[in-house]
Amino acid sequence: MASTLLTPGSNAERSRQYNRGLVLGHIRREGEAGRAEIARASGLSTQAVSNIIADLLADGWVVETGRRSGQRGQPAVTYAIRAEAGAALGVEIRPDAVLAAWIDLAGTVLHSARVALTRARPEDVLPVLQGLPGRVAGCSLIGAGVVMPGPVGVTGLSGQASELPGWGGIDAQVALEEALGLPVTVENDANTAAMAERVMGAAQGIDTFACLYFGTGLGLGLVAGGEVFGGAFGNAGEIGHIPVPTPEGPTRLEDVASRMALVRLLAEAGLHPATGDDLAALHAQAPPAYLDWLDRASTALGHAVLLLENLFDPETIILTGALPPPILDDLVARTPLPELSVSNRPDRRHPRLIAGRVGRRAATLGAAALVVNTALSPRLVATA
Amino acid sequence: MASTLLTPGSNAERSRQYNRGLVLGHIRREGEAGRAEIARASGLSTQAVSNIIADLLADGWVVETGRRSGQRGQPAVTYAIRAEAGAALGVEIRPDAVLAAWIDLAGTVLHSARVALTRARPEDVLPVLQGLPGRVAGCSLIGAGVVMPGPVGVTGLSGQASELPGWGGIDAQVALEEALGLPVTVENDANTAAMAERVMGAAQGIDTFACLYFGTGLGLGLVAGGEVFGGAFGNAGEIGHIPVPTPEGPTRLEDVASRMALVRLLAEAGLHPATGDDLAALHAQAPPAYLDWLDRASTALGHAVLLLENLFDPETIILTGALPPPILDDLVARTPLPELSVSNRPDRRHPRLIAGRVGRRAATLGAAALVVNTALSPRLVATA
DNA sequence: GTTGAACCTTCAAGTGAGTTGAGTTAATCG
DNA sequence: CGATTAACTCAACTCACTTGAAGGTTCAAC
Repeated sequence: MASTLLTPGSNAERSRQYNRGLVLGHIRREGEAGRAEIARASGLSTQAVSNIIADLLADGWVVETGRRSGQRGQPAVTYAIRAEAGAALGVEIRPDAVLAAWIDLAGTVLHSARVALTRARPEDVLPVLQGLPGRVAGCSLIGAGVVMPGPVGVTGLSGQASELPGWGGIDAQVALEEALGLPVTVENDANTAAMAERVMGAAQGIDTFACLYFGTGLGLGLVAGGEVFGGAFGNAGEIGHIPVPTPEGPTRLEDVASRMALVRLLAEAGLHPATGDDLAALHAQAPPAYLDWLDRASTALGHAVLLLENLFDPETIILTGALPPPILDDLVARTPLPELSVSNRPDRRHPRLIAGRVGRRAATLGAAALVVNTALSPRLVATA
Repeated sequence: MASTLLTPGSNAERSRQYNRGLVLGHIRREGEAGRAEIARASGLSTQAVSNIIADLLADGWVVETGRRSGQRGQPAVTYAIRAEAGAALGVEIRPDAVLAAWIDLAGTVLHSARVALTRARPEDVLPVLQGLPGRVAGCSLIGAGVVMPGPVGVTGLSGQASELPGWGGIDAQVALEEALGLPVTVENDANTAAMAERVMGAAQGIDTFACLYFGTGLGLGLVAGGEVFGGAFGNAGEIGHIPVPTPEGPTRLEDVASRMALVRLLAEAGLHPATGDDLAALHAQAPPAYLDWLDRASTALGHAVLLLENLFDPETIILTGALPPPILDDLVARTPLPELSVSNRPDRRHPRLIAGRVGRRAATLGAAALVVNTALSPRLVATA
């Protein structure tokens, strides 16, 4: 509900908040850290860091974890994030269900839930959301992230077409904040999945990366400098729609590299996997239809990798989403990495393409991860 | 020379500097602005803004431009950026020459120069640079931007291959700062060209856009939230290397959409334009070879537009660089804009594709514009 | 084993910048 | 012309960071 200024000015209060985020962010990155070390890293005085740490201790955000000896001089007292200090709620609204997950500051999943829907209009969804915040005891909820299909963005859904009926005319963010009673961030599935990988998955410690997300189709989440990049209107990352060359002529990427494409190819071969386990079994059984898909999909993904590396120059690219891990691994192994790329360097810290570790629920968990990431990063925010 | 912290903490001094940038940025965006108005926009108190404006007046950064009447209440005193308050130097280092341009805070070109080189090793270039800062009297230089070919970025050129011989082993940024005696920002040509369009060209007032730059090949400059986006290693924007479909099969974009490609096609038709004016005349003469190139290039650019819109969702895309304006206009007019794009919306504020207005010297001027943009934007910077 | 350098931490005073609230000035509106 | 509205200023206040001196611990060298 906070009226957010685009670029708020800085005053004492906002400085403090920013520096708290800076300290928390450093501790999270390092796992644990001493005060003098944080002071050196941030350019703040040790005294300032001491005061902030004292605050954070009093508020329960960090805990003392011991002393770091071995060096000359007095050993530093180290601190770590207290995972239970706060929890975040992630909500995914689908046409047929609402998925929810609660995570703590360390990214541990505390609880999750699924509520089936017959319709997903606001009047069907909002009452379901009202019951969610009370579900976890002990941890105080600091915010919620919400994943919705359709173009979302800086202006919310208002005035834009959405794939969810009935949400077109209302400001989704405001309605959701009211229903949940929490600060809400709305994002698309690929972006939240990327954040899930950053907070609790394969992208920990990586600030700039791209995430290819297998949902209904294929989405792209971009993280730059530790923050989601959504484009000018929040609709960046529609990579599924771009054409890729195939032997039969150009098609859209997600017509080849997606769960839908896999299911279609399997169906043409008379296979009808019903569950996720059925899909996971494909890796071991390796039926021709699967190998065929793998071939087409990985070739197409190679094209996507080429695009992303040349346009975005990420530290790494991550495959994640609603495909079983062995299949993601197969894709990573098979995808040809282009020789001609600015990313093809010998001094890389990370492989160019890796499989995500968050799994099927990446989008829902990522919605919550978005909130955690915000809480543990410095940012100037007006609190009017 | 300043040891730059990645994320510096905020203290009173840095807050002030940040808020000064905020105030200057607001005044630049609006052209002129009153104090109360700035206070509302920034969330600062009117008193704080008053104090900052008093400082800026004393230092000569802003000037009073009158009073805004017509409203009820006491009319606001308005202020505007004083263009002569500072100047920025832009330097472009090419294998055969050093280009330089001086601009003031309003983006007006004060002076420009060209020094021919036979070689462009550091020992050839650095002495030339030493003479540049003294060239403009009156305005104090606040910094320099430098454009160099080859992969540049967060680590400078050190340890990476460069297209300029002899620069591989040294830290370019440090060497350049020493030679120029100014704070230096190193960027690639496409990114500086984008900044030129933002500060003094077709992208004024646009915060998130993509810029296709016709240099030797075809480069991409990305500006997000008013800042250049360079990728994790400073090598984002290599759009020239990506494959595009053509009737004869896929080729690299810059093999079709570039000045080089135009010159080659003209040569095959027996035409050998020697000067920029010869090229500009093509628009009027419209020889078949030119029309052929136009056809191929604009089709390929249509593909690039599709990619950029779907991956980055920019407010607009700008064509700029070393092609005469009428040719850029021809390209803009001919380039097919894909129907299937998140950018194909009715409520757009800007056309999807526009021609740049900075012209041939976009990269050099943009290097200077980069400095101006930094000076007039809020940023937390440690000044150790 | 003693000495001393290196290092972390705290105390207390000081500083800079933004905030607050009352008061002043100058327009427009009825 | 007075009421209202809005921009601006003054002076006291508060907050958060900095500075510099002092106190503790640890390791390493003699």
